[in-house]
Amino acid sequence: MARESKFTIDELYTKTRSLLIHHGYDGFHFGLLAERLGVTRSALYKYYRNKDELITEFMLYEMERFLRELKQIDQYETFEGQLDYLLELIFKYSKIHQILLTIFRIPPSTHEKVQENINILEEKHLDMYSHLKRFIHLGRKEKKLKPHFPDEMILGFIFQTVNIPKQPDLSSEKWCDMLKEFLLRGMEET
Amino acid sequence: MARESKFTIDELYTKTRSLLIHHGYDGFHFGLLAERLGVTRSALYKYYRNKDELITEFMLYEMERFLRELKQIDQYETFEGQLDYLLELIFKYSKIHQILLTIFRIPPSTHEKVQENINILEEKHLDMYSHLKRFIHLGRKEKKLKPHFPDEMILGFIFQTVNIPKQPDLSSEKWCDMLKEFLLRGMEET
DNA sequence: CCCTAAAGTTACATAAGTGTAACTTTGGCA
DNA sequence: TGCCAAAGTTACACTTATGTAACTTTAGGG
Repeated sequence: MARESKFTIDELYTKTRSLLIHHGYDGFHFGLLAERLGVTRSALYKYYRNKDELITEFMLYEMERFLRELKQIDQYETFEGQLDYLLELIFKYSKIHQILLTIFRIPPSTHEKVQENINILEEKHLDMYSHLKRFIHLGRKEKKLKPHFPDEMILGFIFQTVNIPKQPDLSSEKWCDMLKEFLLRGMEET
Repeated sequence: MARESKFTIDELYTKTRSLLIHHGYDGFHFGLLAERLGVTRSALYKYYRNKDELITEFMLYEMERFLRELKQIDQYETFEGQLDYLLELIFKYSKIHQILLTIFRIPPSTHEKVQENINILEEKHLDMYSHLKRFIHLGRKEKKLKPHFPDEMILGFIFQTVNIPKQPDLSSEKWCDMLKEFLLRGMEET
């Protein structure tokens, strides 16, 4: 090593995540990130040619992290076990959806590396989706799911639960249990 | 009238809506809007002192429009009638949540008018919430809602349905019916 | 018919983000 | 111990958004 870096890749990604969530794609720029990392803006250009390259690299990193954990879902054998695991995972990665959505804001005609990252990201997305399809398939096989609901609606409901603002006075476990009950049996009194 | 305006307020709000949705708060600027309206950027400064003033005025307009229609919910007497109406309304105003969220991106120390608009917007929000609470209250009175689910969770589930991507091959009515069934009775096969 | 006020434009000063090139600093290693 | 490559900084040119002031255009009323 010629000289010690003032920040780690992990720090860089953590600050990037925070800035993307709070400032969005357009509000994110090298000046801001450099300030948070305690270096000058120019230092970042040694690592990434522009912000799109940094952002897509970061999204790949996030996606791979999420995917690695999602694949652990197969360790649970029953649909209900997998549902519990998935809900927990979705709450752990509650901001990943918002982050991945910024992909649509990246202008198309940038450097090659950016396009390549976007392509890889699409592959990872398909990979993710196939695992979720298998989860739904298990639920159908166990006859735990109403057959007339399409896969996309079921997954949509499950994933949107993370956007429902949690009551501060309830514990996370209690909240998660209630969400699960809502998903499974709805809100109607019987 | 001294001279005919090149655009109507309605056109201005429509373009503003579109730009806010597709470019976000940071990506929205007078140059872009002026171009869409076929005037120069400077012309817009005759109407609004800066983009924050325009955006908050627009949000007020949207909120009032939504609120006016939401209040019509009282014309339906049963909880189920009101639920149908609400779901329809939420789909009609599917982007309003995203638009109102941009309020959190507006820097605090701008002109007075902006702060005033934000305050009025908060009042309208409370007004909106009280109507939604009444809707939930009716459902509880009719014993149509499980008592242990908090109001916020029920409203959260209802409002998040708009973010579930609709299957293109299904009609809007069919989709809405299925969402309603999911909300009321869940996804679990019984 | 021409005056006026609102609508719009042009032109300018300012501010902030982008990207690059030339430079300095640091720390391991021959 | 001094080379050298990676890390970082400084300085500059470029681009784009912001806000304002002075100007021109337009259409109705006296």
